Amino acid sequence: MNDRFAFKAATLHDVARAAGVSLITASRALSNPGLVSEKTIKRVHDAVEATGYTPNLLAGSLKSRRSLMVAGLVPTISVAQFLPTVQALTESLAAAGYQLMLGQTGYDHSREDALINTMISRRPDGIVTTGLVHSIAAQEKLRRSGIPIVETWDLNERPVDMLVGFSHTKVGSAIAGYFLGKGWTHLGIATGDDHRGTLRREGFLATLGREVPTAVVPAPSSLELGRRALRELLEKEPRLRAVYCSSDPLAQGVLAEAQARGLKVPEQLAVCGFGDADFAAHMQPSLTTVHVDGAAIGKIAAKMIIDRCQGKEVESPVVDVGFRIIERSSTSLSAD
Amino acid sequence: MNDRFAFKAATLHDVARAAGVSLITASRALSNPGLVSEKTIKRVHDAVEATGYTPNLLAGSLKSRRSLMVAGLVPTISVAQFLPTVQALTESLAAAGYQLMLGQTGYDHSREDALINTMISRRPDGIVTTGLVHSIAAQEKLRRSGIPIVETWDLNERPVDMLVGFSHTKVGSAIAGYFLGKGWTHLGIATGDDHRGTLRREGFLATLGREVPTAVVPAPSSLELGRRALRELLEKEPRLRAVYCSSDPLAQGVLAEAQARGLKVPEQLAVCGFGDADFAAHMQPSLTTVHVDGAAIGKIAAKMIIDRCQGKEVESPVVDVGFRIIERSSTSLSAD
DNA sequence: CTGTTAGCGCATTCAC
DNA sequence: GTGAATGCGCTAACAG
Repeated sequence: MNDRFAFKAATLHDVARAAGVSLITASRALSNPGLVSEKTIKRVHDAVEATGYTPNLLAGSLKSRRSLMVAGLVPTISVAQFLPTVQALTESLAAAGYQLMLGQTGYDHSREDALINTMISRRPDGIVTTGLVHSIAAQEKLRRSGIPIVETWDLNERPVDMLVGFSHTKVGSAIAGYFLGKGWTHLGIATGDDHRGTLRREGFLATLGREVPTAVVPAPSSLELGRRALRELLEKEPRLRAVYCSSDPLAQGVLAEAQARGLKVPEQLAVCGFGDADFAAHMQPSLTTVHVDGAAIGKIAAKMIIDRCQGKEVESPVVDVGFRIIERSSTSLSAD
Repeated sequence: MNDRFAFKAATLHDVARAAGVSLITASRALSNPGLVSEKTIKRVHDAVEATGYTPNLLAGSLKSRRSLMVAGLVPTISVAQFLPTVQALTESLAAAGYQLMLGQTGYDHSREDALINTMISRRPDGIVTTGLVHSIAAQEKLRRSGIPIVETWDLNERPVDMLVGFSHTKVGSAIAGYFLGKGWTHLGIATGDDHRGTLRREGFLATLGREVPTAVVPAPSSLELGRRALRELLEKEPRLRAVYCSSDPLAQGVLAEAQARGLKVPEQLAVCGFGDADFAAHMQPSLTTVHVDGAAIGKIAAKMIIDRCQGKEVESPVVDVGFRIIERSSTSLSAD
């Protein structure tokens, strides 16, 4: 693009001429060398060197209907929770010759729709979303596109196409069960206002069988919001004994606020986070949290897309990777 | 792509037919409506609805030589340091109709070269790199591509094209000056082994005028590596009084290890980080660090690219955004 | 193993 | 305002 510098980039045509072969032979020498003789391959490679040729994937993809590109949608890249998934996705895809194109929806459903449209117009060979696709219109559009879709980090009866995640309702339920097992009764919740956080809260309440004081903060959550959340919860319930937080940064804030108020953790206040961030094990006290194998999610999603692109049948189009509670010092004196 | 489902996606041709206009009129109605009558525009839009048309940007870009896509290279997205830059870049570009395509080089120069080639193949309208482009071959390739390039987060006499960053040597020098001003003499450095970390270390030593014990950890750095680094430094220099760390996570680890050993911060050990991560202000004790306006870097880089694409002259192709030391409790009892 | 022909889906150029 | 022809750079399909 951008030929401010009068010269035009070399095309395959130039390479073919320099190598003294036909266009298609040059093409094959580069992308399907099995069909071409050693000698010709070498001559083409030399010609590539000489001309400074860089293939134009725009043209190649247009004709071949394979863009070697997979679109990935995340709320924002600032949310560390999804990083292992994105990382694993990037690497697994790269190993198969695909490149990940990352897009940020910004926790905003209208932007999500627009982004999905933009992505589809670039004709990716697959689309991976963290979280379910929210709007019906977008779901419909994705289905009609015929592009392999993988939704992740959630579970659903009717995925758009494929899915790899886990049940947030069960996570909430498990945490409530854990708190109940400890004999704590004055519970509280600090949660982001996103879909998955809401599901976990519902699971928590369902298992508990009653309402509890809740501080809702806008996504994406942060340490700062966690401090505010604990202040709010303590106003609602001064006898607060244990708090479930919908993310580790939020829990970090709750711990910071507890420390600032001289509340002993876990003796006076127990705290549980979600996500098992890298800092969770190293905090003082270390943070009890819920671990999800985000890297596995990315790997499985990549495999699903790649298999589909190669025409293979995907054995299980819906995968539940589960989760587990990691008990540390923020809820247990003996742990860690 | 991927027409496993026998149907073919609607093309502009289908839209034109449905609207009863010619191909080019449909094209203009969508991308250059000023040239088309109101009535025709409406008919075309209705036809888009009816056919479920999604433009094929691959084809459009091939012909128009504008991909509306900008490539961004980061070492890894796990390094929070660059997030504000990526965030601002994404948003500024989106506002102008461009999409950011993120690629990870993985602190590995050979992968950097490969990635740059792949990126160029997709004919982006601009390329932004965090850090300088390392290999001469890649620099040459980028120059010859004619694509606007912005290198960021560093400073250099001979940028490939444009540049927005700051001097890491000066950062190191400023920290050394700050430590000297406090009267501390037994100093140490915990640093990643990347190019920019090395520059800061050199600046630090140059101002100090002598060597100091250094623990070098592999990039990307982490809390865990910080703990190890302090152990190593204390072995080398038991009277260690102040440590400069090449990143905030590293400093976080140093603080954790100090705490575990009962070392009082800042009375017995002072710690300075780099990057001003979101957690730095909220730690206990809060972390003295170096703040860089990463969002500004992203915004300026985006503007440079956009200006170039619109044929405008970029007034200053090299911008120094500077930095500042934020003094907090990890080096000062009175701060914060 | 190599070449010829055709066309992917769209935007530019020129005509009206 | 609108349209017809042309070709961006490449690869699929078929021939030799």
